[in-house]
Amino acid sequence: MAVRLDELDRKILVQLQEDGGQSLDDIAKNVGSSKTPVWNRIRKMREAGVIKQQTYLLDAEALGLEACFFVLIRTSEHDATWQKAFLKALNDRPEVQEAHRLAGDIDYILKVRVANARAYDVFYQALISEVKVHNVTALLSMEEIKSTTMLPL
Amino acid sequence: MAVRLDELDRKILVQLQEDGGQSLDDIAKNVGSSKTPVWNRIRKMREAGVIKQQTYLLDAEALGLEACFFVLIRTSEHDATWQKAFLKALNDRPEVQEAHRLAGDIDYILKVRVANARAYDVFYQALISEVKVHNVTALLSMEEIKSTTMLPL
DNA sequence: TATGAAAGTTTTAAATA
DNA sequence: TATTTAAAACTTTCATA
Repeated sequence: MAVRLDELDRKILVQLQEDGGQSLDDIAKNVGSSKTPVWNRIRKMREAGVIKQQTYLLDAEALGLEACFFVLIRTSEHDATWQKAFLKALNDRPEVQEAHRLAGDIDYILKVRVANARAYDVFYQALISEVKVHNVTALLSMEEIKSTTMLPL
Repeated sequence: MAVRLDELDRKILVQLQEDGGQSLDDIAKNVGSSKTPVWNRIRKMREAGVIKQQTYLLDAEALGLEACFFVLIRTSEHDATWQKAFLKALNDRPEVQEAHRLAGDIDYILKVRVANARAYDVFYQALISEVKVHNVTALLSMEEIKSTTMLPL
């Protein structure tokens, strides 16, 4: 799935990640090229799936989502039916921002954003009533030190 | 810092999060309003800091970043000087996508994206040589089950 | 909130290196 | 093959009703 990109492609991606509101002209100026080549490369990278989505990032706190938890999950169930139900439960819940299946001792990690501790408990109770999990540890974030969607190029 | 938003504001934010490339006309149509009110509300939410940034999301795997680790850190140092050095180290490293200071037993959690296990080790060695940490556990992601920047509205 | 017009941007096509 | 030029279609922005 890896794609070959040259220096100019990379520079364009940096610009798009840093400020997705720039005009083609601005991007072209910032990467030392001109409009059409930049446009063609963006189109190609979109088609190749390198560029997945254009979006606006919102401020969670300004929206009243003041609590963020990392949830470590161990399960005793590992069959396909259970996995499917668990996956569905996660995808159905918009407060789950990330979910990864892990190697090793802990089976899953989730990142969950909610209004407060009470809202987390509601989420947690609903989740464990829907799918059986063996052991759950919630880590409460006190402070978001860094948060970026920018991938290193 | 919380802001009061009405139903229409929320609908607009949903549209912006889902597809940041839509024209004002399209957004207006999708939320059942017209251009001017939508535009004014977007401007206000930008000024209020509810809308932080416009960006493009890239595909980590397509860029060759095939490994993702969650790193749990315990430290014995808690003074301001250490914290500042640690914070700087994290901000200087683009492979660190997220960093949170936690309540409880574990002090910090990081999300780190790198090309492979070897690149993680390079990152890890560089980090611990720069700041003293007491105990580090790395959780390796086998599969990204869910990943979204969309906040629930 | 709606209309509309000026300024700016994206997209396509044709010409050029 | 990739870039520049050019022009049509569309969008944003903002003044005025």
